[in-house]
Amino acid sequence: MLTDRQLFILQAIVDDYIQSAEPVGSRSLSKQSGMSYSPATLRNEMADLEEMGFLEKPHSSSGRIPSERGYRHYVDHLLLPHQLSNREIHDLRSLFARRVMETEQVVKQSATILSELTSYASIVLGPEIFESKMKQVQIIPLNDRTAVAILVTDTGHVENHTVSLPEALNSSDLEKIANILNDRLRGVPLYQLQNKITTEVAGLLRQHISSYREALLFTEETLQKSSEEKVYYGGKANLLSQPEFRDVDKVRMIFELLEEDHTMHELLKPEQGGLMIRIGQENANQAFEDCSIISASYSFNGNPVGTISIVGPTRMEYPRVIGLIEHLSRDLSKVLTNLYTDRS
Amino acid sequence: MLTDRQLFILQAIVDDYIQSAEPVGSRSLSKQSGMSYSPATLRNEMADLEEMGFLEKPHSSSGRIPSERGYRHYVDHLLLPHQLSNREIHDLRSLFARRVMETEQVVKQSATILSELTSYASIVLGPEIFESKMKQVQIIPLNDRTAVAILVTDTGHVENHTVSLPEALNSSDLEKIANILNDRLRGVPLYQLQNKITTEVAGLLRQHISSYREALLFTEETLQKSSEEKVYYGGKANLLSQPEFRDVDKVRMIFELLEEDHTMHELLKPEQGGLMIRIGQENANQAFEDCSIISASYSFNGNPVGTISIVGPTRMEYPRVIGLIEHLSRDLSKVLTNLYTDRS
DNA sequence: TTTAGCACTCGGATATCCGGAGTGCTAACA
DNA sequence: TGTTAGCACTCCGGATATCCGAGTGCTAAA
Repeated sequence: MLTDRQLFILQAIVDDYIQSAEPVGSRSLSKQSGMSYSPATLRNEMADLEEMGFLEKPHSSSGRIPSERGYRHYVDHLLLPHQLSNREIHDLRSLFARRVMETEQVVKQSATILSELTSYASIVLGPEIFESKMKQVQIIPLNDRTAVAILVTDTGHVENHTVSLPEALNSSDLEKIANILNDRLRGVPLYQLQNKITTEVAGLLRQHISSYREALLFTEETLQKSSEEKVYYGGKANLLSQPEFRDVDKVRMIFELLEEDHTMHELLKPEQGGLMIRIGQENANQAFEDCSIISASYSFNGNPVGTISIVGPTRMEYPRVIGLIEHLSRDLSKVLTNLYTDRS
Repeated sequence: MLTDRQLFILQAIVDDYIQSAEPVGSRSLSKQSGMSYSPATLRNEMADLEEMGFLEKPHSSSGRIPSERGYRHYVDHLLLPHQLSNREIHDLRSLFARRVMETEQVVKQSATILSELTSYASIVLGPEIFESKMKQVQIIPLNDRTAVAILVTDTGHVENHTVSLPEALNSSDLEKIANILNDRLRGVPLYQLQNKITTEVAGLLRQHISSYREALLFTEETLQKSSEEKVYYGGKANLLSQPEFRDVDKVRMIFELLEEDHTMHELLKPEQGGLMIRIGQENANQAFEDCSIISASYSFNGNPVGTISIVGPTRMEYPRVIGLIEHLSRDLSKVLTNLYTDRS
């Protein structure tokens, strides 16, 4: 469909435009090193490429810029794998350098580093804990009416909240409850907890605790999942340096969307796994019509549990961003799996 | 120094400008309800107020806007206490409605609600845990080489991180370590932990654990404070709706600063307690020269432990924002103290 | 002391002009 | 037949000119 020469020219135009943010004309394109055609020849080819929908003109007498279809073709067929620089590799590796770590910290830092390296905005979804299994429950009374409930999963995730203590339960009741929970629920995936409570735990509570109703209610509060999606952002301000986002109103829509954690989670949550690239309108969302989003999932034991993403203008440095994101998602998966999987 | 009439006029001008964002001229001012002077009279007074530095003109033949000094005088002497609307009170109260809660959630939500009510940006610093006291330590092995360390404070704060298990320590060692820590460190303020470890815990470890060096190192890792300041933002995008922030470059500086959690923490950390208002240049920081920041600390047991703040243009609705912030900081203090203080 | 009148100022919106980079087309060329 | 040079044309963007109106300061009258 496209001749080799047309492909070559398309690639040169996209590369040039990504780099300069200016429409590229036949004259300047022909001066580019490695380009051995005269402006007139290029004009002909460019006209053809435009007719086929790979290029467009901002106005009738200006140079060409890639259309969304042009970018799409570029990432699907013309993308040369990008070799990460030492600096980049070093920065990414520094994430995992510490011996002591908290997954949340690592994930948060990932967002920051990714945005610094790319100078776009980054969004990282923290690992889903939905499928991970209960390891231990702890109820720690703080005073006569408040306690902290702690739930630890096999993935090292620690969930905690403050619960108020019903007067009807004394400290030996609490101990009994904790014992029952640990006994019955160890190894149960979090999404089944609620279920198990009604089917198994409730009966035991009734047997062993006099204030049964309070105990059951309290148990449910204790294990209530905080549910909240963890979404971390890095370098949103970077977007403001991009020439395509000089317009405050346009950028406001983007920023407003970027503050809706829930929507962003829906948009980016890990699905099939692997790499996802959405260019311009491909993001169903109106606010992102001039943006591209590249995202990759990271996994735990082979199951995708979270994603790391980059948001930038459609005129994005695709090769570099893809290289970085793929690298980081691999590293994250490796570290998570290494840390929390039994070697045996 | 200022006549009553001048004060009255200054107030009217500030109120008008806060509301309209347009320089206010003598003609329109005189039409304002409650204003019984002719434009000419107002012109004279306004000229005087300008000479004294309370007003300024964007250019020689335009209406007046308040100078920073004008705003300062306004907040110091002219501020009428603002009565919160039902809607506002209701929204604020909803924060504390749940029975089960996590302090972090409440604090995060505070930022969101505050920004929604004000349509400025809000910044909330999570409670300092520096002074709170150790309640319990838990070491939970996940597999043969990784464990989760959990530290609970008397303020219900749960700190946790993943630590790698030295081969030299077996599970009975871990138990011993945990026992020693709980025995010796209960009630010790977090900022003294490091100290206590070297003076008291080290000796005990040497006595009871054969692999003493590994045990000590491990202990230190376990109790390492995550140190990280908790800073939550709400409604940054709101700033983009303010007419004074139409300029992307100006707003970029602000947003970049707002992403530096550490700097913001320094800027806003609770000091004397009480209300702080910084207008324009009073924020030493260049990026905030067109902003005002209002912040109030909230406290636990009378000690200020965190702050809630609003960032907006110098043309800010001071009365309303101050009302909201004071109300919320009082509520937060009350709830925190109620939850985590022994009633006895 | 307050007010009306008036000449003056200046920003912002609108219209006009102009240069330059770029295009499409045609005709000459290898 | 594909490539290139030449040329007339287009259109953006910046610079300049013009105009309008809201607002001011000043003076003089009430």
